[in-house]
Amino acid sequence: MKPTESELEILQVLWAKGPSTVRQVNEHLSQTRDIGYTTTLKLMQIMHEKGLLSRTEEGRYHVYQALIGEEETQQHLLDRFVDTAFRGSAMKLVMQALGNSKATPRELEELQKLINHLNPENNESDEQL
Amino acid sequence: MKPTESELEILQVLWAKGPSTVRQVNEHLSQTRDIGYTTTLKLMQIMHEKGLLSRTEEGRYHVYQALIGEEETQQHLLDRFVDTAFRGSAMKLVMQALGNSKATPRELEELQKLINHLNPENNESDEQL
DNA sequence: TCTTTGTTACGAAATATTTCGTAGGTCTGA
DNA sequence: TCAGACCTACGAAATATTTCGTAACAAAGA
Repeated sequence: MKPTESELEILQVLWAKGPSTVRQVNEHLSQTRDIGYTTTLKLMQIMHEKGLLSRTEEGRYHVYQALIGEEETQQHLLDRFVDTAFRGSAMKLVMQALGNSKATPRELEELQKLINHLNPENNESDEQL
Repeated sequence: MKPTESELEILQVLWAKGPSTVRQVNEHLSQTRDIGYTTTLKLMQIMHEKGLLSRTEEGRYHVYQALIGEEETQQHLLDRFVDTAFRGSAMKLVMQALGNSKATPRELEELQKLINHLNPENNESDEQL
């Protein structure tokens, strides 16, 4: 339950595209970097052994599917990342990610809602402390 | 300029404690996990070769110091992380990190300021779109 | 001086991850 | 049927990372 970098790439494809064959995944990965077909195959076989992917035979293909959820995995990776890179301070990460992103007004509004929700006391005035 | 996991651990110590000897760093790391003195030494030597750490001789010790900044490195790692784990969506990461953190009112206020700053148009009313 | 302790240097083993070559099977169409 | 295209299995090489044993030297104290 701790995918490596390469495994994560594959998971990304499966999350985005749904159940896929090795060829489909490989085609996708090839667009961004050099990678041989059997490399992708081997990785997906290993992931299957590890229980990260399910596999069903359809005709002569194998169709693979992610067995772990995207959000769940992201949360897990995020927790680790906050620890290793930000010494546990989620807020520091948030501030830094936000400060450097070009968020749309739409997104900021969503974020605003989340903040108001987290902090119901305090959502209409500036106050000193 | 892409520290490994172990290298990051060492950087964390140096960032927190300032210039340190191998023994000091190792002592610190030992508190959280099993690691031999020469392992830490070797890592720090490698980091020195790579240009991640500077080294000055003081008496018979070597004193090491981080050559890359904490924020700068965090930003770099964050960029990579957003790409690999969140398919490039910084906002998604922010929302998820925030939703799962127990932020203090103090922190939320700071965050609020940042948002207002990012979105000067739109900081007092809800509107539809 | 001699022994013990603490230090660095360095090679190499151990482990983890990624990559690919090759073999063997199945399907398709000439 | 046979050749070619495409598939999986699998071992092993290549690469990256982490770990540590051993050697060599310097300092400190008996």
